[in-house]
Amino acid sequence: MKLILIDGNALLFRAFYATAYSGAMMKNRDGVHTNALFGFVNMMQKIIQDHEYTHLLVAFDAAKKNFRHDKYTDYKGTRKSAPEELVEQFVLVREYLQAANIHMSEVEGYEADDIIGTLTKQAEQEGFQVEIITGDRDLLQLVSAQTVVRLTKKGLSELDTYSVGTIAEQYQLVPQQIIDLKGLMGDSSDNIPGVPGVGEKTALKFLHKYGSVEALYDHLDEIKGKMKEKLELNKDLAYLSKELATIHTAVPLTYKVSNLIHNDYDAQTLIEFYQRVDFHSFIRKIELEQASRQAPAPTQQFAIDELLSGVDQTVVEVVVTHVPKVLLASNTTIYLEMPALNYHQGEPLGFAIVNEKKQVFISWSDALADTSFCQWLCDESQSKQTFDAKKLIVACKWQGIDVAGITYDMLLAAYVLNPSYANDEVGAVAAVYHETIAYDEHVYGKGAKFTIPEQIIYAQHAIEKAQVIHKLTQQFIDDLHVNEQYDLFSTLELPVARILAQMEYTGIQVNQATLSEMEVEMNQRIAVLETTIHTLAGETFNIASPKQLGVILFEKLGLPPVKKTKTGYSTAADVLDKLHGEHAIIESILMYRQLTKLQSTYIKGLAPMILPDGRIHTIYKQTLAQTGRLSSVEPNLQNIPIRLDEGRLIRKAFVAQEGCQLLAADYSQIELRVLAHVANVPTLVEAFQNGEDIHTATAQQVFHTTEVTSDMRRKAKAVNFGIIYGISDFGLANQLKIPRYEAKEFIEKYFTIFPGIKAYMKDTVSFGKTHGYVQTLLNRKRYVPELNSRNFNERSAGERAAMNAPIQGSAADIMKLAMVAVDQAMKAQNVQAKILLQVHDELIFEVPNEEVAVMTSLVKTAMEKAIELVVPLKVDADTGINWYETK
DNA sequence: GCGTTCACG
DNA sequence: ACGTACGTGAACGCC
Repeated sequence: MKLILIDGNALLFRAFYATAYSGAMMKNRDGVHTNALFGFVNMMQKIIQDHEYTHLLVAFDAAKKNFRHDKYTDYKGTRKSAPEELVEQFVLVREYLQAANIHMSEVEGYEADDIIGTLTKQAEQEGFQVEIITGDRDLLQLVSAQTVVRLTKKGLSELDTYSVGTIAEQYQLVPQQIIDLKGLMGDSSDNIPGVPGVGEKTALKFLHKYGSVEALYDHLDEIKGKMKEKLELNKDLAYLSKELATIHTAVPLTYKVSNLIHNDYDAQTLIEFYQRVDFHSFIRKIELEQASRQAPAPTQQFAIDELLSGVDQTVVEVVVTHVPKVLLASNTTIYLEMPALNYHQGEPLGFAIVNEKKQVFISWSDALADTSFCQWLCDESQSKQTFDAKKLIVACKWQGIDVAGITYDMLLAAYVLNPSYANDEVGAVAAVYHETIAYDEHVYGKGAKFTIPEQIIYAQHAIEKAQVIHKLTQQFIDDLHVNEQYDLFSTLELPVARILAQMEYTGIQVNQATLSEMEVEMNQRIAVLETTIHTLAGETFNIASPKQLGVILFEKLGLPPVKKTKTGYSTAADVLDKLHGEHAIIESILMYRQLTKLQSTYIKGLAPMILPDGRIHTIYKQTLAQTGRLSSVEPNLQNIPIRLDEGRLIRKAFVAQEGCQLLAADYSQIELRVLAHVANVPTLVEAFQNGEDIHTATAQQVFHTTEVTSDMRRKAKAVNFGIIYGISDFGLANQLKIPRYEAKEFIEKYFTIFPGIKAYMKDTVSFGKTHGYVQTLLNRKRYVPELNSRNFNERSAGERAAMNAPIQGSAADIMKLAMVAVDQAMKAQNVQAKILLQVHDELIFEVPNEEVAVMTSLVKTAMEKAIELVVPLKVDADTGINWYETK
């Protein structure tokens, strides 16, 4: 007989946080959140399927406070109260368990742990094997010869099993000593205090020597120094902590273990429940189960095949050395299995290729050797579906294969539907449509534990991913149409992905020697500053440590601390600026910061990113920014210094290849032009049409003068930016270093002069509140659930994001339109020039000398005509032999 | 792994 | 009474 005991609270919390998409959390049609319930049901099904058992119960904490609160008023004090989105799911989980005919229990005054403890002891006496499933390590104390504890891992679907043996191995303790361990080291998540200054290492040392908290205090005289003081001082706390950590095994229960026998569910009841919460995939599962119960599964045929061939069928079926003809057709799904994050010059493992008729995996080398497959890959007329087309295209380009004919990319589709859905993990995106498959992390592990398993494991994983991509294609496409976003997906994002693939593959040439020279000079200057700073401080310390620097500035030198962070004094640049006149050390620190930043991030950081072709190949993230912008990683080429002269010199290292020039073309004031357009502000529109300086024009209006001083322009510029960011008086005051009331007056003045902007901002926020999202000129949506938050800060942040997203996002749309237009024009003109980089409002090209004139005008025109607004778009273009010279 | 700082648009 | 400007990525210190 085997009893499974499940810690319902722990599992529900896990399920919630593992699947909580901040942007658009799973809800049923009544708007009730169901993500935690979904995860929970999934886990329960796994448990029921995979475990052999006879008895089953799920325990919950009672809603009210329990005896531990009486003992220690801060008990679980640090634990934030559960978010409302989770609280509303507690009720649903209980309803689910009832519908699924699973026993549950909660007892007033006790936690789930105590119920589990009590039942474990009783079951052990009656000769049961017991298995406890939880996320809480506290329960390890219940492990015995008859009882194991299975802890959820991060990924939720995997469990770690703890027996007496594994606890001995990991801690060299017996299970009962887990209580002593918690007593000494505490547990911050339950707010069990423990002895301050004693962590896991120290606690284990004591327990190995003395065995228990009590025995440790019996031998206190053997301990020396500070530790002895700490232990003496906190003796009561240690004993109390031990008591809090102890699970009670005598909870008064109204039922017996033998009552907990697990019975089958009633299909109709469970289906009705699933319908209420919109879990359609589970309904299908039940229907399948019911059907297979009536007609036993056809296992016979498989067994015979296996017997005849004498080998494992699945291996032969799945991994092939030539792609079957039936797959080399249109509407086939192809997935590149490549677990490395950086796909430049790396070796992928292979492809999973799937359609209705067949599903196979082929290794990378076999695939490259299969000529008919390679031809199919490059055949534009053979339409292909995939996930992350850009990665597929770039990885193949490095092998000289030009993949063509990709008509669908599940990653991009998810991003267009809702930027918060997109995730590099196929399983995470599929989960949006309630499909559950393994994550890469489960197959490969992560961090230091990353390993490539045997081929059959990852082959099946890749096929599983390809199958789910294939299966969901139509659903995603339907949803894109419903949202009127299919155009955005197919004529903008997908073409942009192809262009980005070419840009990433091309890379930009970087001169290693230039970087090396800068490094030498920089080292000398940093060394001098370091000496100066240490001399002024009167001691040596790590200037790069905000903690140590804080002590020097605000304690030793007695400077006034302006701002604090969560962890101590703030030493950020704006704080140091305020202390500028107070001490000579400040200037040196600011310069030191500036130079070490350049040295570590841009000089030493960039050099190793130069590949053997002498070029740096970034990777653009097309599905990350919530506004529609791109981002750039490994390295980030969108934040190469420009504002300060010192840093700007880095750009000299980015060069055009022999016989070429770099051409940089950037939009002038694109976000303000978008604002003038969408808010329809006559004065701003006019200013743009007349080619005026927009900040000066703003200042003329706001200060009601034609004589605009540079200070007036500076302030007008700050307000203009503030408007784009979703203005607040606090933010503007901070930016302009003026009092808050002044900032407030200033904003009010601005809104009186531009009532259209005020109205636009108000309308945008209220649209967001009613629809749940705001959108750009091209129907890109950003969901802003924070708009309805009851928390002021969250709501305010949501309002600012809602005001900003249509502006930043429309500008991003326009840039993407421009990229497609420029690419088309370049193809039409058959030029050799290449697009290299995109920096939000700027495109960088590498242009053969003889094409400079034609490219300059082609690019300017394509960008300026990318879209027609009520204001003209203006593009400034410049050329040079390196990036620094293009100004 | 998280927090702080700072680079860009 | 609350306490922020919008969107990103990388390096570093610290635990």
